[in-house]
Amino acid sequence: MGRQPYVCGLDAAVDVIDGKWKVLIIWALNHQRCRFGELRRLVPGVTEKVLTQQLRELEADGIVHRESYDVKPPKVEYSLTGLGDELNTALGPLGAWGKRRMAALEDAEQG
Amino acid sequence: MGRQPYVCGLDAAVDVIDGKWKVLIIWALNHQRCRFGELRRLVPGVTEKVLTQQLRELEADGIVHRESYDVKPPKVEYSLTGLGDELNTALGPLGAWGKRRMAALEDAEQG
DNA sequence: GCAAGTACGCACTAAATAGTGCGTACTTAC
DNA sequence: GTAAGTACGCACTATTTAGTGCGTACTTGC
Repeated sequence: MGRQPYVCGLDAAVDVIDGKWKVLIIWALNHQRCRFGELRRLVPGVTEKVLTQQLRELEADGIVHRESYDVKPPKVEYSLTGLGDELNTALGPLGAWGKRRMAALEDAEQG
Repeated sequence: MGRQPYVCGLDAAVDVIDGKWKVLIIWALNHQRCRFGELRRLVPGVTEKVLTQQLRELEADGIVHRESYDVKPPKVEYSLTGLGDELNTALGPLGAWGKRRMAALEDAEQG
């Protein structure tokens, strides 16, 4: 959001990812389409305001899709778009690297 | 830096990447080892203070190596560590995704 | 001897981002 | 009828992060 022009592709990708909870949101949505409340439970620690905010930004960037059903207790479902899926795939290796780092940190702590 | 405990690997990775200029720094160091001044020129827009800061954090996270030579006009060289190299590789797909996004954005602008 | 380059540090300010607390209109469960 | 859940919005504050401006100790080039 708004850091254009980008110096390189990484720059453009990080811009979309940027936000304290966005990768967690994307990760959660990879497994299943979710309602707002579910998402809040899947991303421990977010406040409702910030979750809404980040979802709006991800929506504007074409990463998530928002489907609103006009029923009496409101119902909204969030899911990844095609672009979002691709992003998730591109994040795979990064996640694997992070896992190795986590393991290394734990070893260092206990060792 | 400091957001532990992590929910998943992605979380742990993003923590290291997080900072307005870090991916650009890592990207610059991928091509060559650099002196402080070179890095400043390669990362257009950073101030010296912030560049120093982010380099220190990347160093603490084991991503970059700092080699200081004790000569009269000071000389310091920064390079990626093995971990840093791996991170860079893991960032490859993300960069590719971002490039596609950049292209799409340009098309939309001109189209 | 004066400016510029070397690689920063420090005190302070500005900007960006996230969090708090409360309100909505309605429904189901107890 | 009271609490809890649905999916937010709004005004405000706090926290985090980045930027500004200046100083250092020394050397080379003009």
